[in-house]
Amino acid sequence: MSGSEEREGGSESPEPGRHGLPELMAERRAKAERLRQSDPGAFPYAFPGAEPIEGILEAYAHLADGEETEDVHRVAGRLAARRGAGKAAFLDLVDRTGKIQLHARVDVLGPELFERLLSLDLGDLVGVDGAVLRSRHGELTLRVDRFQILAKALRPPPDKHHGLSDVETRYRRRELDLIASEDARSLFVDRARIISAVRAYLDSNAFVEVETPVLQPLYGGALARPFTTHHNALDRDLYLRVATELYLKRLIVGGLERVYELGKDFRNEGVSPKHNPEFTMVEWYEAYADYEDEARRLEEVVSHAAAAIGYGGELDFSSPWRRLSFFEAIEAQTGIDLETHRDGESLSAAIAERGLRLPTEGLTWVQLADDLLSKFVEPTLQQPTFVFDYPVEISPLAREHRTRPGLVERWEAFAGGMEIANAFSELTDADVQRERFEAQQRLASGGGGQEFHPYDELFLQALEQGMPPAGGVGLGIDRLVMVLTGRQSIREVVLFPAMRD
RNA sequence: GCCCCGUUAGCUCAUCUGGUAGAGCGCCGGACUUUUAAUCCGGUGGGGCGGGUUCGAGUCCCGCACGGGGCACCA
Repeated sequence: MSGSEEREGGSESPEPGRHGLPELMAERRAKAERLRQSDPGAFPYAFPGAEPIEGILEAYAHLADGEETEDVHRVAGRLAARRGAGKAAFLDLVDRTGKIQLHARVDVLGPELFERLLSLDLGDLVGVDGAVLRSRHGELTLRVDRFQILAKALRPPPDKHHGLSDVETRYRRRELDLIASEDARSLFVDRARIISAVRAYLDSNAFVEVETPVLQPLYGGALARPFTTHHNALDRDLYLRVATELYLKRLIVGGLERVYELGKDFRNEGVSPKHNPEFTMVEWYEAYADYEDEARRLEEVVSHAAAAIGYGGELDFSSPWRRLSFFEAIEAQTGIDLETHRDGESLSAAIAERGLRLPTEGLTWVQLADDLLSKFVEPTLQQPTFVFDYPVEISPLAREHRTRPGLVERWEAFAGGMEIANAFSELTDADVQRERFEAQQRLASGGGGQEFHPYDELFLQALEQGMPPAGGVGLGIDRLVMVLTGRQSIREVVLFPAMRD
Protein backbone atom coordinates (compact mmCIF):
# COMPACT_ATOMS: atom_id res chain seq x y z
CA MET A 1 0.00 0.00 0.00
CA SER A 2 1.03 3.56 -0.54
CA GLY A 3 1.21 6.01 2.28
CA SER A 4 -2.05 7.65 1.40
CA GLU A 5 -3.62 6.70 4.72
CA GLU A 6 -1.21 8.84 6.66
CA ARG A 7 -2.95 12.07 5.99
CA GLU A 8 -6.19 10.71 7.44
CA GLY A 9 -4.88 11.09 10.96
CA GLY A 10 -6.26 7.72 12.05
CA SER A 11 -9.28 8.77 14.07
CA GLU A 12 -11.54 6.85 11.64
CA SER A 13 -11.39 3.14 11.03
CA PRO A 14 -7.90 1.66 11.36
CA GLU A 15 -7.90 0.80 7.64
CA PRO A 16 -9.53 3.62 5.71
CA GLY A 17 -8.35 2.00 2.52
CA ARG A 18 -10.53 1.80 -0.53
CA HIS A 19 -13.88 0.17 -0.98
CA GLY A 20 -13.70 -1.54 -4.28
CA LEU A 21 -14.81 -5.13 -4.56
CA PRO A 22 -11.73 -6.65 -2.88
CA GLU A 23 -12.18 -4.38 0.12
CA LEU A 24 -15.90 -5.06 0.33
CA MET A 25 -15.20 -8.77 0.26
CA ALA A 26 -12.43 -8.48 2.82
CA GLU A 27 -14.89 -6.74 5.10
CA ARG A 28 -17.39 -9.54 4.71
CA ARG A 29 -14.76 -12.22 5.15
CA ALA A 30 -13.66 -10.61 8.38
CA LYS A 31 -17.25 -10.75 9.62
CA ALA A 32 -17.55 -14.35 8.49
CA GLU A 33 -14.40 -15.17 10.43
CA ARG A 34 -15.88 -13.65 13.57
CA LEU A 35 -19.07 -15.61 13.03
CA ARG A 36 -17.11 -18.83 12.62
CA GLN A 37 -15.85 -18.36 16.16
CA SER A 38 -19.35 -18.06 17.61
CA ASP A 39 -22.02 -20.65 18.16
CA PRO A 40 -23.79 -21.68 14.95
CA GLY A 41 -20.90 -20.43 12.83
CA ALA A 42 -21.20 -18.56 9.57
CA PHE A 43 -22.59 -21.48 7.61
CA PRO A 44 -24.84 -23.65 9.79
CA TYR A 45 -26.17 -26.97 8.52
CA ALA A 46 -29.93 -26.49 8.53
CA PHE A 47 -32.79 -24.39 9.73
CA PRO A 48 -35.90 -26.54 9.95
CA GLY A 49 -39.41 -25.26 10.13
CA ALA A 50 -39.29 -21.97 8.27
CA GLU A 51 -42.62 -20.96 6.75
CA PRO A 52 -43.13 -19.33 3.40
CA ILE A 53 -43.39 -15.59 3.90
CA GLU A 54 -46.34 -15.34 1.56
CA GLY A 55 -48.39 -17.57 3.88
CA ILE A 56 -47.75 -15.32 6.86
CA LEU A 57 -48.65 -12.22 4.89
CA GLU A 58 -51.92 -13.84 3.88
CA ALA A 59 -52.74 -15.24 7.31
CA TYR A 60 -52.38 -11.83 8.93
CA ALA A 61 -53.84 -9.69 6.20
CA HIS A 62 -56.59 -8.71 8.63
CA LEU A 63 -54.27 -7.12 11.21
CA ALA A 64 -55.00 -3.43 11.67
CA ASP A 65 -52.26 -0.82 11.54
CA GLY A 66 -50.40 -0.80 14.83
CA GLU A 67 -51.92 -4.11 15.95
CA GLU A 68 -49.50 -6.56 17.55
CA THR A 69 -49.75 -10.26 18.29
CA GLU A 70 -47.68 -12.76 20.22
CA ASP A 71 -47.97 -15.31 17.42
CA VAL A 72 -44.46 -16.44 16.75
CA HIS A 73 -43.47 -17.59 13.26
CA ARG A 74 -40.24 -18.75 11.74
CA VAL A 75 -38.98 -17.43 8.43
CA ALA A 76 -35.76 -17.71 6.49
CA GLY A 77 -34.40 -15.75 3.58
CA ARG A 78 -32.00 -13.18 2.32
CA LEU A 79 -31.48 -9.79 3.88
CA ALA A 80 -32.55 -7.28 1.26
CA ALA A 81 -32.63 -3.93 3.04
CA ARG A 82 -31.89 -2.36 6.39
CA ARG A 83 -33.18 0.84 7.93
CA GLY A 84 -31.56 1.69 11.20
CA ALA A 85 -33.26 3.81 13.82
CA GLY A 86 -31.01 4.00 16.82
CA LYS A 87 -31.93 1.33 19.31
CA ALA A 88 -34.22 -0.27 16.78
CA ALA A 89 -33.96 -1.18 13.16
CA PHE A 90 -36.06 -2.46 10.31
CA LEU A 91 -34.85 -5.07 7.89
CA ASP A 92 -36.42 -6.66 4.83
CA LEU A 93 -36.20 -10.42 4.50
CA VAL A 94 -36.91 -12.01 1.13
CA ASP A 95 -37.69 -15.63 0.38
CA ARG A 96 -39.02 -17.32 -2.74
CA THR A 97 -42.57 -16.33 -1.95
CA GLY A 98 -42.26 -12.75 -0.85
CA LYS A 99 -40.78 -10.14 1.40
CA ILE A 100 -41.47 -9.43 5.05
CA GLN A 101 -40.25 -6.62 7.25
CA LEU A 102 -38.35 -7.44 10.42
CA HIS A 103 -38.31 -5.16 13.44
CA ALA A 104 -35.23 -5.48 15.56
CA ARG A 105 -35.35 -3.88 19.00
CA VAL A 106 -32.58 -3.66 21.51
CA ASP A 107 -35.05 -4.06 24.38
CA VAL A 108 -36.13 -7.41 22.92
CA LEU A 109 -32.77 -8.75 21.81
CA GLY A 110 -30.42 -7.16 24.29
CA PRO A 111 -27.50 -4.98 23.24
CA GLU A 112 -25.16 -7.77 22.18
CA LEU A 113 -27.57 -9.64 19.89
CA PHE A 114 -28.94 -6.39 18.57
CA GLU A 115 -25.47 -5.32 17.59
CA ARG A 116 -24.81 -8.69 16.02
CA LEU A 117 -28.00 -8.47 13.98
CA LEU A 118 -27.11 -5.02 12.71
CA SER A 119 -23.65 -6.15 11.75
CA LEU A 120 -25.15 -8.53 9.18
CA ASP A 121 -24.65 -7.43 5.60
CA LEU A 122 -27.20 -7.09 2.86
CA GLY A 123 -27.29 -10.38 1.03
CA ASP A 124 -26.70 -12.54 4.08
CA LEU A 125 -29.10 -15.43 4.62
CA VAL A 126 -30.87 -15.24 7.95
CA GLY A 127 -33.40 -17.29 9.90
CA VAL A 128 -35.74 -15.51 12.28
CA ASP A 129 -38.32 -16.35 14.91
CA GLY A 130 -40.60 -13.53 15.83
CA ALA A 131 -44.07 -12.29 16.67
CA VAL A 132 -46.33 -10.94 13.96
CA LEU A 133 -47.44 -7.32 14.07
CA ARG A 134 -48.51 -4.63 11.69
CA SER A 135 -46.58 -1.39 11.94
CA ARG A 136 -48.24 1.97 12.33
CA HIS A 137 -47.49 2.54 8.69
CA GLY A 138 -49.33 -0.61 7.76
CA GLU A 139 -46.46 -2.97 6.98
CA LEU A 140 -46.80 -6.54 8.16
CA THR A 141 -43.77 -7.14 10.32
CA LEU A 142 -42.04 -9.78 12.36
CA ARG A 143 -40.57 -8.59 15.65
CA VAL A 144 -37.22 -10.33 15.86
CA ASP A 145 -37.17 -12.45 19.02
CA ARG A 146 -34.39 -14.77 17.90
CA PHE A 147 -32.32 -14.95 14.77
CA GLN A 148 -29.53 -16.94 13.29
CA ILE A 149 -27.30 -16.34 10.33
CA LEU A 150 -27.76 -19.15 7.82
CA ALA A 151 -25.03 -18.18 5.42
CA LYS A 152 -22.64 -15.29 5.14
CA ALA A 153 -22.63 -13.62 1.75
CA LEU A 154 -19.02 -12.89 0.89
CA ARG A 155 -19.97 -10.87 -2.17
CA PRO A 156 -22.17 -7.79 -2.19
CA PRO A 157 -25.66 -8.14 -3.67
CA PRO A 158 -26.94 -6.10 -6.61
CA ASP A 159 -28.37 -2.65 -5.91
CA LYS A 160 -31.28 -3.01 -3.53
CA HIS A 161 -33.45 -0.58 -5.42
CA HIS A 162 -32.38 -0.68 -9.07
CA GLY A 163 -31.52 -4.33 -9.08
CA LEU A 164 -29.50 -5.72 -11.98
CA SER A 165 -30.06 -4.31 -15.42
CA ASP A 166 -26.93 -5.30 -17.26
CA VAL A 167 -28.24 -8.12 -19.43
CA GLU A 168 -24.89 -9.80 -19.71
CA THR A 169 -24.63 -10.13 -15.95
CA ARG A 170 -28.27 -11.17 -15.70
CA TYR A 171 -27.70 -14.07 -18.10
CA ARG A 172 -24.25 -15.13 -17.02
CA ARG A 173 -24.95 -14.81 -13.31
CA ARG A 174 -28.59 -15.73 -13.23
CA GLU A 175 -28.45 -16.24 -9.47
CA LEU A 176 -27.86 -12.51 -9.09
CA ASP A 177 -30.81 -11.76 -11.34
CA LEU A 178 -32.97 -14.05 -9.22
CA ILE A 179 -31.74 -12.47 -6.00
CA ALA A 180 -32.39 -8.98 -7.28
CA SER A 181 -35.58 -9.44 -9.20
CA GLU A 182 -38.91 -10.73 -7.98
CA ASP A 183 -39.96 -10.56 -11.60
CA ALA A 184 -37.21 -12.94 -12.64
CA ARG A 185 -38.14 -15.34 -9.88
CA SER A 186 -41.79 -15.39 -10.79
CA LEU A 187 -40.97 -15.76 -14.48
CA PHE A 188 -39.15 -19.02 -13.90
CA VAL A 189 -41.87 -20.23 -11.57
CA ASP A 190 -44.29 -19.48 -14.40
CA ARG A 191 -42.12 -21.41 -16.79
CA ALA A 192 -42.29 -24.41 -14.46
CA ARG A 193 -46.06 -24.07 -14.21
CA ILE A 194 -46.40 -23.99 -17.98
CA ILE A 195 -44.36 -27.16 -18.31
CA SER A 196 -46.38 -28.82 -15.56
CA ALA A 197 -49.62 -27.83 -17.29
CA VAL A 198 -48.46 -29.30 -20.59
CA ARG A 199 -47.53 -32.55 -18.89
CA ALA A 200 -50.72 -32.63 -16.87
CA TYR A 201 -52.83 -32.16 -19.98
CA LEU A 202 -51.07 -34.91 -21.90
CA ASP A 203 -50.98 -37.27 -18.92
CA SER A 204 -54.69 -36.84 -18.34
CA ASN A 205 -55.37 -37.59 -21.99
CA ALA A 206 -53.73 -41.00 -21.84
CA PHE A 207 -50.39 -39.99 -23.31
CA VAL A 208 -47.39 -41.94 -22.06
CA GLU A 209 -44.31 -39.88 -21.29
CA VAL A 210 -41.22 -41.50 -22.74
CA GLU A 211 -37.51 -40.84 -22.99
CA THR A 212 -35.68 -41.52 -26.21
CA PRO A 213 -31.97 -41.16 -26.90
CA VAL A 214 -30.37 -37.75 -26.80
CA LEU A 215 -27.20 -39.27 -28.22
CA GLN A 216 -28.13 -40.64 -31.59
CA PRO A 217 -26.20 -42.53 -34.26
CA LEU A 218 -28.21 -40.60 -36.86
CA TYR A 219 -30.00 -37.33 -36.44
CA GLY A 220 -33.42 -36.79 -37.90
CA GLY A 221 -36.90 -35.40 -37.55
CA ALA A 222 -35.90 -31.88 -38.49
CA LEU A 223 -33.66 -30.29 -41.01
CA ALA A 224 -30.97 -28.81 -38.84
CA ARG A 225 -27.26 -29.02 -38.29
CA PRO A 226 -26.47 -31.28 -35.37
CA PHE A 227 -23.85 -31.14 -32.67
CA THR A 228 -21.44 -34.00 -33.08
CA THR A 229 -19.73 -35.85 -30.30
CA HIS A 230 -17.74 -39.02 -29.96
CA HIS A 231 -18.18 -42.16 -27.93
CA ASN A 232 -14.74 -43.35 -26.96
CA ALA A 233 -15.44 -46.96 -26.05
CA LEU A 234 -17.48 -47.55 -29.19
CA ASP A 235 -15.13 -45.34 -31.17
CA ARG A 236 -17.92 -43.77 -33.12
CA ASP A 237 -19.39 -40.37 -33.68
CA LEU A 238 -22.79 -39.65 -32.23
CA TYR A 239 -25.11 -36.73 -32.70
CA LEU A 240 -27.11 -34.79 -30.16
CA ARG A 241 -30.69 -35.03 -31.26
CA VAL A 242 -32.25 -32.23 -33.27
CA ALA A 243 -35.73 -33.69 -32.71
CA THR A 244 -37.41 -36.67 -31.11
CA GLU A 245 -39.75 -37.39 -34.00
CA LEU A 246 -38.38 -40.57 -35.50
CA TYR A 247 -38.00 -42.44 -32.23
CA LEU A 248 -41.43 -41.39 -31.06
CA LYS A 249 -43.00 -42.67 -34.26
CA ARG A 250 -41.28 -46.01 -33.69
CA LEU A 251 -43.08 -46.13 -30.37
CA ILE A 252 -46.36 -45.49 -32.16
CA VAL A 253 -45.51 -48.44 -34.39
CA GLY A 254 -44.81 -50.36 -31.21
CA GLY A 255 -48.36 -49.80 -30.06
CA LEU A 256 -47.97 -47.24 -27.29
CA GLU A 257 -50.61 -45.30 -29.21
CA ARG A 258 -50.15 -41.97 -27.46
CA VAL A 259 -46.67 -40.86 -26.49
CA TYR A 260 -44.91 -37.66 -25.70
CA GLU A 261 -41.45 -36.53 -24.82
CA LEU A 262 -40.57 -33.20 -23.26
CA GLY A 263 -36.92 -32.34 -23.27
CA LYS A 264 -33.98 -30.65 -24.86
CA ASP A 265 -33.17 -30.65 -28.54
CA PHE A 266 -29.88 -29.31 -29.87
CA ARG A 267 -29.27 -27.46 -33.10
CA ASN A 268 -25.87 -26.24 -34.13
CA GLU A 269 -27.04 -22.99 -35.61
CA GLY A 270 -27.12 -19.29 -34.98
CA VAL A 271 -28.10 -17.68 -31.72
CA SER A 272 -30.83 -15.07 -31.88
CA PRO A 273 -33.67 -13.69 -29.79
CA LYS A 274 -35.67 -16.70 -30.97
CA HIS A 275 -32.96 -19.35 -31.09
CA ASN A 276 -30.86 -20.98 -28.42
CA PRO A 277 -28.61 -23.89 -29.42
CA GLU A 278 -30.28 -26.07 -26.82
CA PHE A 279 -33.97 -25.59 -26.37
CA THR A 280 -36.92 -27.38 -24.87
CA MET A 281 -39.43 -29.08 -27.06
CA VAL A 282 -42.41 -31.27 -26.41
CA GLU A 283 -43.46 -33.62 -29.15
CA TRP A 284 -46.52 -35.81 -28.96
CA TYR A 285 -47.89 -38.45 -31.33
CA GLU A 286 -51.32 -39.91 -31.33
CA ALA A 287 -52.49 -42.97 -33.22
CA TYR A 288 -55.67 -42.78 -35.26
CA ALA A 289 -55.63 -38.98 -35.33
CA ASP A 290 -54.84 -36.52 -38.09
CA TYR A 291 -53.59 -32.95 -38.17
CA GLU A 292 -57.04 -31.51 -37.65
CA ASP A 293 -57.33 -33.43 -34.38
CA GLU A 294 -53.91 -32.15 -33.40
CA ALA A 295 -54.83 -28.54 -34.07
CA ARG A 296 -57.61 -28.86 -31.52
CA ARG A 297 -55.21 -30.52 -29.12
CA LEU A 298 -52.71 -27.72 -29.43
CA GLU A 299 -55.43 -25.20 -28.69
CA GLU A 300 -56.24 -27.14 -25.53
CA VAL A 301 -52.64 -27.58 -24.45
CA VAL A 302 -51.88 -23.90 -24.86
CA SER A 303 -55.01 -22.70 -23.15
CA HIS A 304 -54.26 -25.00 -20.22
CA ALA A 305 -50.77 -23.56 -20.02
CA ALA A 306 -52.09 -20.01 -20.24
CA ALA A 307 -54.59 -20.69 -17.48
CA ALA A 308 -51.86 -22.21 -15.31
CA ILE A 309 -50.12 -18.86 -15.03
CA GLY A 310 -53.25 -16.74 -15.11
CA TYR A 311 -52.38 -15.31 -18.50
CA GLY A 312 -53.91 -11.86 -18.87
CA GLY A 313 -52.19 -10.52 -21.95
CA GLU A 314 -53.56 -9.39 -25.25
CA LEU A 315 -53.51 -12.70 -27.04
CA ASP A 316 -56.72 -14.68 -27.20
CA PHE A 317 -55.98 -18.38 -26.89
CA SER A 318 -59.59 -19.51 -26.80
CA SER A 319 -60.66 -21.99 -29.49
CA PRO A 320 -60.82 -21.94 -32.39
CA TRP A 321 -57.71 -20.12 -33.45
CA ARG A 322 -57.58 -18.31 -36.74
CA ARG A 323 -56.78 -20.56 -39.68
CA LEU A 324 -55.18 -19.73 -42.99
CA SER A 325 -53.79 -21.86 -45.71
CA PHE A 326 -50.14 -21.46 -46.64
CA PHE A 327 -51.16 -19.97 -49.98
CA GLU A 328 -53.78 -17.66 -48.48
CA ALA A 329 -51.38 -16.39 -45.86
CA ILE A 330 -48.78 -15.44 -48.44
CA GLU A 331 -51.28 -13.87 -50.78
CA ALA A 332 -52.80 -11.82 -47.97
CA GLN A 333 -49.47 -10.27 -47.01
CA THR A 334 -47.68 -10.04 -50.36
CA GLY A 335 -50.44 -10.10 -52.96
CA ILE A 336 -48.70 -13.00 -54.66
CA ASP A 337 -50.85 -15.94 -55.66
CA LEU A 338 -48.67 -19.02 -55.50
CA GLU A 339 -51.15 -20.95 -57.62
CA THR A 340 -50.36 -18.78 -60.60
CA HIS A 341 -46.62 -18.72 -59.88
CA ARG A 342 -45.78 -22.38 -59.64
CA ASP A 343 -42.09 -22.24 -60.53
CA GLY A 344 -39.08 -20.41 -59.21
CA GLU A 345 -38.67 -18.17 -62.20
CA SER A 346 -42.26 -16.98 -62.18
CA LEU A 347 -42.27 -16.48 -58.42
CA SER A 348 -38.97 -14.57 -58.50
CA ALA A 349 -40.45 -12.30 -61.12
CA ALA A 350 -43.56 -11.70 -59.01
CA ILE A 351 -41.39 -10.86 -56.01
CA ALA A 352 -39.31 -8.43 -58.04
CA GLU A 353 -42.40 -6.91 -59.62
CA ARG A 354 -43.82 -6.03 -56.21
CA GLY A 355 -40.50 -4.67 -55.00
CA LEU A 356 -40.39 -7.06 -52.06
CA ARG A 357 -37.07 -7.03 -50.28
CA LEU A 358 -36.16 -10.65 -50.61
CA PRO A 359 -33.15 -12.23 -52.28
CA THR A 360 -34.32 -14.58 -54.99
CA GLU A 361 -31.09 -15.48 -56.76
CA GLY A 362 -30.67 -19.20 -57.23
CA LEU A 363 -33.58 -20.14 -55.02
CA THR A 364 -36.17 -22.72 -55.87
CA TRP A 365 -39.90 -22.15 -55.82
CA VAL A 366 -40.34 -23.83 -52.47
CA GLN A 367 -37.46 -21.94 -50.89
CA LEU A 368 -38.94 -18.66 -52.10
CA ALA A 369 -42.39 -19.57 -50.87
CA ASP A 370 -41.00 -20.47 -47.48
CA ASP A 371 -39.01 -17.24 -47.33
CA LEU A 372 -42.13 -15.26 -48.15
CA LEU A 373 -43.92 -16.92 -45.28
CA SER A 374 -41.20 -16.32 -42.72
CA LYS A 375 -40.35 -12.76 -43.82
CA PHE A 376 -43.74 -11.32 -44.64
CA VAL A 377 -46.33 -13.46 -42.93
CA GLU A 378 -44.86 -14.80 -39.70
CA PRO A 379 -44.14 -11.37 -38.11
CA THR A 380 -47.77 -10.35 -38.67
CA LEU A 381 -49.22 -13.36 -36.89
CA GLN A 382 -49.63 -11.95 -33.39
CA GLN A 383 -52.89 -13.62 -32.42
CA PRO A 384 -52.70 -17.42 -32.35
CA THR A 385 -52.97 -18.64 -35.93
CA PHE A 386 -52.63 -21.91 -37.77
CA VAL A 387 -51.13 -21.91 -41.23
CA PHE A 388 -52.27 -25.07 -43.01
CA ASP A 389 -51.10 -27.19 -45.90
CA TYR A 390 -47.46 -26.77 -46.80
CA PRO A 391 -45.58 -27.77 -49.93
CA VAL A 392 -44.36 -31.34 -49.83
CA GLU A 393 -40.75 -30.41 -50.61
CA ILE A 394 -40.21 -28.82 -47.21
CA SER A 395 -42.20 -31.44 -45.30
CA PRO A 396 -40.65 -34.84 -45.95
CA LEU A 397 -42.22 -36.50 -42.90
CA ALA A 398 -45.77 -35.29 -43.49
CA ARG A 399 -48.43 -37.17 -45.34
CA GLU A 400 -49.67 -35.99 -48.74
CA HIS A 401 -52.76 -33.84 -48.63
CA ARG A 402 -55.92 -35.85 -49.17
CA THR A 403 -57.31 -33.41 -51.75
CA ARG A 404 -54.58 -30.97 -52.80
CA PRO A 405 -51.76 -32.41 -54.91
CA GLY A 406 -48.28 -31.15 -54.13
CA LEU A 407 -49.21 -30.21 -50.60
CA VAL A 408 -49.03 -32.10 -47.35
CA GLU A 409 -51.24 -32.18 -44.31
CA ARG A 410 -49.15 -30.00 -42.11
CA TRP A 411 -49.72 -26.90 -40.09
CA GLU A 412 -47.56 -24.53 -38.17
CA ALA A 413 -48.94 -22.52 -35.28
CA PHE A 414 -47.87 -18.93 -34.73
CA ALA A 415 -48.35 -16.50 -31.87
CA GLY A 416 -46.62 -13.28 -30.99
CA GLY A 417 -45.18 -13.18 -34.50
CA MET A 418 -43.31 -16.42 -34.00
CA GLU A 419 -43.66 -20.07 -34.87
CA ILE A 420 -44.50 -22.03 -31.76
CA ALA A 421 -45.59 -25.42 -33.09
CA ASN A 422 -45.51 -27.68 -36.10
CA ALA A 423 -47.68 -30.70 -36.86
CA PHE A 424 -48.50 -33.28 -39.48
CA SER A 425 -50.81 -35.98 -40.40
CA GLU A 426 -47.87 -38.32 -40.17
CA LEU A 427 -46.60 -40.06 -43.24
CA THR A 428 -47.07 -43.75 -42.52
CA ASP A 429 -46.46 -45.31 -45.94
CA ALA A 430 -42.94 -46.68 -45.72
CA ASP A 431 -42.39 -46.72 -49.45
CA VAL A 432 -43.45 -43.11 -49.87
CA GLN A 433 -41.28 -42.16 -46.92
CA ARG A 434 -38.34 -43.90 -48.55
CA GLU A 435 -38.91 -41.93 -51.74
CA ARG A 436 -39.06 -38.71 -49.75
CA PHE A 437 -35.73 -39.45 -48.12
CA GLU A 438 -34.26 -40.23 -51.51
CA ALA A 439 -35.59 -36.95 -52.88
CA GLN A 440 -33.97 -35.16 -49.95
CA GLN A 441 -30.67 -36.88 -50.66
CA ARG A 442 -30.84 -35.84 -54.32
CA LEU A 443 -31.68 -32.29 -53.32
CA ALA A 444 -28.72 -32.17 -50.98
CA SER A 445 -26.20 -33.68 -53.37
CA GLY A 446 -27.60 -31.64 -56.24
CA GLY A 447 -26.11 -28.49 -54.77
CA GLY A 448 -27.26 -25.61 -52.63
CA GLY A 449 -27.83 -26.47 -49.00
CA GLN A 450 -25.80 -29.16 -47.34
CA GLU A 451 -28.52 -30.06 -44.90
CA PHE A 452 -30.85 -32.95 -45.49
CA HIS A 453 -32.65 -35.63 -43.62
CA PRO A 454 -30.31 -38.57 -43.26
CA TYR A 455 -31.66 -41.77 -44.56
CA ASP A 456 -32.76 -43.57 -41.41
CA GLU A 457 -33.12 -47.23 -42.28
CA LEU A 458 -34.30 -48.32 -38.84
CA PHE A 459 -37.07 -45.75 -38.99
CA LEU A 460 -38.10 -46.98 -42.42
CA GLN A 461 -38.13 -50.57 -41.23
CA ALA A 462 -40.37 -49.49 -38.38
CA LEU A 463 -42.80 -47.95 -40.83
CA GLU A 464 -42.69 -51.14 -42.86
CA GLN A 465 -43.87 -52.92 -39.76
CA GLY A 466 -47.11 -50.96 -40.08
CA MET A 467 -47.77 -47.65 -38.39
CA PRO A 468 -51.32 -46.63 -37.57
CA PRO A 469 -52.53 -43.34 -38.93
CA ALA A 470 -51.28 -40.71 -36.54
CA GLY A 471 -51.08 -37.03 -35.86
CA GLY A 472 -48.00 -35.51 -34.27
CA VAL A 473 -47.07 -32.13 -32.89
CA GLY A 474 -43.86 -30.42 -31.87
CA LEU A 475 -44.35 -27.47 -29.54
CA GLY A 476 -41.46 -25.19 -28.62
CA ILE A 477 -41.61 -24.71 -24.89
CA ASP A 478 -39.26 -21.74 -24.71
CA ARG A 479 -41.24 -19.88 -27.32
CA LEU A 480 -44.50 -20.78 -25.64
CA VAL A 481 -43.12 -19.33 -22.42
CA MET A 482 -42.03 -16.20 -24.31
CA VAL A 483 -45.49 -15.74 -25.73
CA LEU A 484 -47.31 -16.41 -22.46
CA THR A 485 -45.02 -14.16 -20.43
CA GLY A 486 -44.61 -11.43 -23.03
CA ARG A 487 -40.81 -11.73 -23.34
CA GLN A 488 -39.08 -10.70 -26.52
CA SER A 489 -35.98 -12.84 -26.19
CA ILE A 490 -35.53 -16.55 -25.61
CA ARG A 491 -32.63 -15.66 -23.31
CA GLU A 492 -35.12 -14.14 -20.93
CA VAL A 493 -36.93 -17.44 -20.47
CA VAL A 494 -33.94 -19.78 -20.40
CA LEU A 495 -32.16 -19.79 -17.06
CA PHE A 496 -28.67 -20.03 -18.47
CA PRO A 497 -28.73 -19.08 -22.15
CA ALA A 498 -25.82 -19.87 -24.42
CA MET A 499 -23.10 -17.24 -24.16
CA ARG A 500 -19.64 -16.88 -25.56
CA ASP A 501 -16.88 -17.73 -23.10
C1' G B 1 -19.14 -15.31 -40.95
C1' C B 2 -20.88 -9.92 -42.11
C1' C B 3 -22.98 -4.85 -40.60
C1' C B 4 -24.40 -1.29 -36.76
C1' C B 5 -24.33 0.10 -31.56
C1' G B 6 -22.43 -0.48 -26.72
C1' U B 7 -18.59 -1.51 -22.42
C1' U B 8 -17.22 4.50 -16.76
C1' A B 9 -17.09 2.39 -8.89
C1' G B 10 -19.71 -3.90 -6.04
C1' C B 11 -24.87 -2.07 -8.24
C1' U B 12 -27.80 1.97 -10.96
C1' C B 13 -26.51 6.10 -13.80
C1' A B 14 -24.03 11.10 -15.24
C1' U B 15 -19.51 13.29 -17.40
C1' C B 16 -20.60 19.77 -24.22
C1' U B 17 -16.08 20.82 -28.63
C1' G B 18 -9.67 16.03 -26.12
C1' G B 19 -7.66 19.51 -20.59
C1' U B 20 -7.55 17.08 -12.69
C1' A B 21 -14.18 11.77 -13.94
C1' G B 22 -19.46 13.15 -10.53
C1' A B 23 -23.96 11.31 -7.95
C1' G B 24 -27.25 7.80 -5.50
C1' C B 25 -27.20 3.01 -3.33
C1' G B 26 -23.75 -0.10 -0.89
C1' C B 27 -19.56 -0.28 2.44
C1' C B 28 -16.72 2.08 7.00
C1' G B 29 -17.37 5.61 11.41
C1' G B 30 -21.08 8.56 14.17
C1' A B 31 -26.59 10.21 15.62
C1' C B 32 -31.60 8.42 15.98
C1' U B 33 -36.69 2.91 19.57
C1' U B 34 -42.19 2.65 13.85
C1' U B 35 -38.81 2.84 9.36
C1' U B 36 -39.91 1.13 4.38
C1' A B 37 -35.64 3.98 -2.04
C1' A B 38 -35.58 5.85 6.15
C1' U B 39 -33.13 10.46 7.49
C1' C B 40 -28.78 13.46 9.12
C1' C B 41 -23.09 14.17 9.63
C1' G B 42 -18.17 12.39 8.08
C1' G B 43 -15.31 8.87 5.14
C1' U B 44 -14.65 5.35 0.94
C1' G B 45 -14.40 3.31 -4.45
C1' G B 46 -13.68 3.80 -11.26
C1' G B 47 -12.58 4.57 -17.51
C1' G B 48 -13.10 -3.83 -20.73
C1' C B 49 -7.98 -5.44 -22.80
C1' G B 50 -3.72 -4.08 -26.16
C1' G B 51 -1.57 -0.58 -29.38
C1' G B 52 -1.44 4.43 -31.81
C1' U B 53 -2.06 9.98 -32.49
C1' U B 54 -1.29 14.18 -28.99
C1' C B 55 2.10 18.48 -24.55
C1' G B 56 -2.36 15.88 -22.73
C1' A B 57 -7.17 10.46 -24.43
C1' G B 58 -13.08 7.88 -20.92
C1' U B 59 -13.38 11.28 -25.33
C1' C B 60 -9.84 10.66 -31.77
C1' C B 61 -7.66 6.17 -34.72
C1' C B 62 -6.47 0.67 -35.14
C1' G B 63 -6.86 -4.26 -33.18
C1' C B 64 -8.98 -7.75 -29.62
C1' A B 65 -12.67 -9.56 -26.02
C1' C B 66 -17.57 -9.57 -24.37
C1' G B 67 -22.72 -7.91 -24.90
C1' G B 68 -27.15 -6.01 -27.69
C1' G B 69 -29.70 -5.42 -32.43
C1' G B 70 -29.80 -6.80 -37.55
C1' C B 71 -28.18 -10.04 -41.76
C1' A B 72 -26.74 -14.91 -43.13
C1' C B 73 -28.06 -19.66 -41.07
C1' C B 74 -32.35 -21.70 -38.62
C1' A B 75 -37.34 -25.98 -44.36
